Amino acid sequence: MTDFRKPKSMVDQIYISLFNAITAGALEPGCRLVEQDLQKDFEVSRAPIREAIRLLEADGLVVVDAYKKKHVRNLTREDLVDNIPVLACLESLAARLATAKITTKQIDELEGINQEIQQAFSAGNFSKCAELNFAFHRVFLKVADNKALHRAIRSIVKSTLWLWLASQYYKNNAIIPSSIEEHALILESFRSKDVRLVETRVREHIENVLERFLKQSKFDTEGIYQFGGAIGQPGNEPSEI
Amino acid sequence: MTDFRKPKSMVDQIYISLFNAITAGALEPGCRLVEQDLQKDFEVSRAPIREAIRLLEADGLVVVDAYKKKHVRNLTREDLVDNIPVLACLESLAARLATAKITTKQIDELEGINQEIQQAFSAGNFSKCAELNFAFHRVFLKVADNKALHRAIRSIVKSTLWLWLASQYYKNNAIIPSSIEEHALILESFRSKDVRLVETRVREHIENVLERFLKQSKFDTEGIYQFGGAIGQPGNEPSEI
DNA sequence: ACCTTGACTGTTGTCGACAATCAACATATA
DNA sequence: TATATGTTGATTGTCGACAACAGTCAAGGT
Repeated sequence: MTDFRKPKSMVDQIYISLFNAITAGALEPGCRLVEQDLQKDFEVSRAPIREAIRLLEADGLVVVDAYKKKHVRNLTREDLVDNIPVLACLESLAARLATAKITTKQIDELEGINQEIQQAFSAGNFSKCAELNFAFHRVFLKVADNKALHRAIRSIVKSTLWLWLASQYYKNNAIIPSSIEEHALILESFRSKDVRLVETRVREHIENVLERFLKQSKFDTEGIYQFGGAIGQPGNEPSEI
Repeated sequence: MTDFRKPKSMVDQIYISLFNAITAGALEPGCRLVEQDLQKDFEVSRAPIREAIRLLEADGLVVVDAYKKKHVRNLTREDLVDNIPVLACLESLAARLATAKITTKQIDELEGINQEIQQAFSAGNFSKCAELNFAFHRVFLKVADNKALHRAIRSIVKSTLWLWLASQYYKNNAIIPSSIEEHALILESFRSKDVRLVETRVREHIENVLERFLKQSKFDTEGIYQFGGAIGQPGNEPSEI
């Protein structure tokens, strides 16, 4: 009767800590994850650490090299390029599904978020911009109300999230304003209930965002982060589906 | 110098065994996975079993109930319905990407597979039909050459595979022939390099296949497998992405 | 100088045991 | 009888220890 929120399991706590550390850039791509070290950091035994790492591996955030050593995954430019059409396709599907169901109130909510992005940008609060951007897309993903779609999008966002957060994307240029404009266009098409228009605009918006990001990311200047393509990428799962 | 293929790790072996057991229907939906029992079956300690189960959990094949007990996931009809537009969207994207790259030789390969499906169907070898069907789609997924897309599709197929395999889908009716016809149409549009046509036909093919499947699956007669919706579905991950 | 050999180290894989949790049942008390 | 309390069994969570394996380095032989 006293303690409401029980502490999450060790595995969950470690998973979340590592996930945040990776996506926030504290653990850089290519960085090794040594169970013994983590054991000291978290003051637990290796068992829950191993399980947490397995989960990160399933997320694609951690990869195992030929010697079974674990590393933070290093996204290549190609990985990111690959993600563009997939995410564009899934987000536009979400928008399409949402069009029929979305209420005026929810569109207003989106409008409010878009204004908040504007304000955060004016105030120079770029991490808030990032968070609000995710919030914007989460709204119609929720309206679309499709678990499989939600899962698919989350999987992609999770595995590349750190790139967004660790990047300079949300700073110092006119990228946010154009994103805000595109959001406004999307809202307009939601209001008109024009499914094809919604779909097209969301698809293009996602493509634009990712391509803009790609242009100004480190990829174009120095290629890749450390560890090039030396470490296996996800897709080495045991089964052959 | 003597042993070429080293034995996979315990975790991989257990993962594969359980994966196959679940998708083949040997472990029925709702069925509990008790570590102690599996320990006896596989003659290993609980550590690798726990890790394998974590992976299955990440795949969405195993869910954890409120009392932390592990169960084979029970897909609801809604889950399957949710998957239809997502898989249709992703497969048609794969087809679109493949259209530009696919060679005449590869189209011929697809044609060959389609004929093999026909033969297997005539011979009454339905499980071969299923396998060849997957092979057909794998071809242009491979041609599309997009790791992110491959990952997304595999994730969906993995989590619902058992339904296909455990079902009566590939038996006793005219569903296969119409699938073969649709494949032929897809091939034709690949040959014409008409991207929009390819995209549309693949999308419709996937939608048709899944809807036909849905119609004749157990869902329509007795609703759901045991355990209804009592057990949490995937999506209860610790983080809030 | 070059190659082998063997010991040492760092790291992961696996194990058996103990602790914690919860359901189910039994027992006690009003 | 009904409610509260204790006990037991089943199951999962966590731990510390050992085994296995690759990499490094130094000693020794050719």
